Amino acid sequence: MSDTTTHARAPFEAADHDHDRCIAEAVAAAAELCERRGARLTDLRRRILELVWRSHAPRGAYSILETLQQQGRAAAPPTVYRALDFLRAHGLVHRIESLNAVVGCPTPGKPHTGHFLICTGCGVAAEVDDRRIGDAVEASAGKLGFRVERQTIEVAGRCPNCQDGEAAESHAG
Amino acid sequence: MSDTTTHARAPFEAADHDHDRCIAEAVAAAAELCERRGARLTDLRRRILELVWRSHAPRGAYSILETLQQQGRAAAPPTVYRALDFLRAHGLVHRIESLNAVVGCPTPGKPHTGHFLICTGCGVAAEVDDRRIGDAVEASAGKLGFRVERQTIEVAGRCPNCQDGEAAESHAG
DNA sequence: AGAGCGAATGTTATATCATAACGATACTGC
DNA sequence: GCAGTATCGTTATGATATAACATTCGCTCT
Repeated sequence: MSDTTTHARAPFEAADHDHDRCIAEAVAAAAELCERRGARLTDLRRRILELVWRSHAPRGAYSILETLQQQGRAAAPPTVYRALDFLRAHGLVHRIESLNAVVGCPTPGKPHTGHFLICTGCGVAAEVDDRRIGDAVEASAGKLGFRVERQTIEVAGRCPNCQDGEAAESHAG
Repeated sequence: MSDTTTHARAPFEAADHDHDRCIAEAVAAAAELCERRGARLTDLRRRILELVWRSHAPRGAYSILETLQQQGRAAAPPTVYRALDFLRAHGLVHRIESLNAVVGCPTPGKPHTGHFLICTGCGVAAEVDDRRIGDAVEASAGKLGFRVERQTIEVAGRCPNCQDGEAAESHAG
């Protein structure tokens, strides 16, 4: 979080980026944020955050569970779900409703509503921060007197890298 | 679908509307649309469409199943899911990902992406048709070279009727 | 150090949502 | 009627998520 190349913010544009650095930065940012808030980023929570960040593609709870068990850690579904609840409560991960999965948040701490572009080719989900989307939603809701509390905006489609062959199903992150 | 009061289009604004008419209009529109397309709106599919339309609140597959069984019809989960697949394929209902439920589409046949305002008080989901939302999404995606295929836009909040007491949990439609 | 307390995690069981697979029946075009 | 296809019934199972309670951990106070 200390340079201007914004590694994590445009994952489509950097298919060959140094992903270990994404993970390290995400964990560091999480640690700092939890420290500030007096929240405990325990070993389990940190490990699960790392597993979420293993790729830029949203990951299901049971997939995380499986890896956790392979790492030799005793774990059952509640273990994972509770950790994810914590991470979500602190804005460190977002849930992707249309995939029953979670993805790491590249800008935790910064107030925002998560809007996602999700590639059906490689599986990568990019969080976009475009005020106009939220503004349009707010405007539309306001006309009906509807008070917005939470926005679920998940756009499925093809990222630049997956439009060419149109058959790339690598699901890498 | 023959007058200008657009019964089904602003459910928040008509808490006491003639809902039987919503159902009848939805079924009539569905029958006409299927007729035009040479698709078969069977008795089962029509009944399940009616159950979806029993309220303007999204309804889960197992809830539909339960009512179907109470009506004396032999049914198991695949019965409902297959019918819902058909109705969805023809745009007669939309799936609400954040609720694992479906809601009737008030404008089947008309090309559109479903954008929903979902009240956490009464449970009603209103489908809004505001080009600016879709346009904003398209613009944001376009900047990253992302080709949009499907939009999942589900906005949770409070409808006008449920902002006053702020405790109304009637879940009526 | 040890007691007390709340938070976090382990563990077992179960709820909820969704689909695979295959047989039986109904509709359609010939 | 017959063949072919779509629809539906039925059984079983997969996938996702949570309830409930026991145990352990981390901290504070003494």
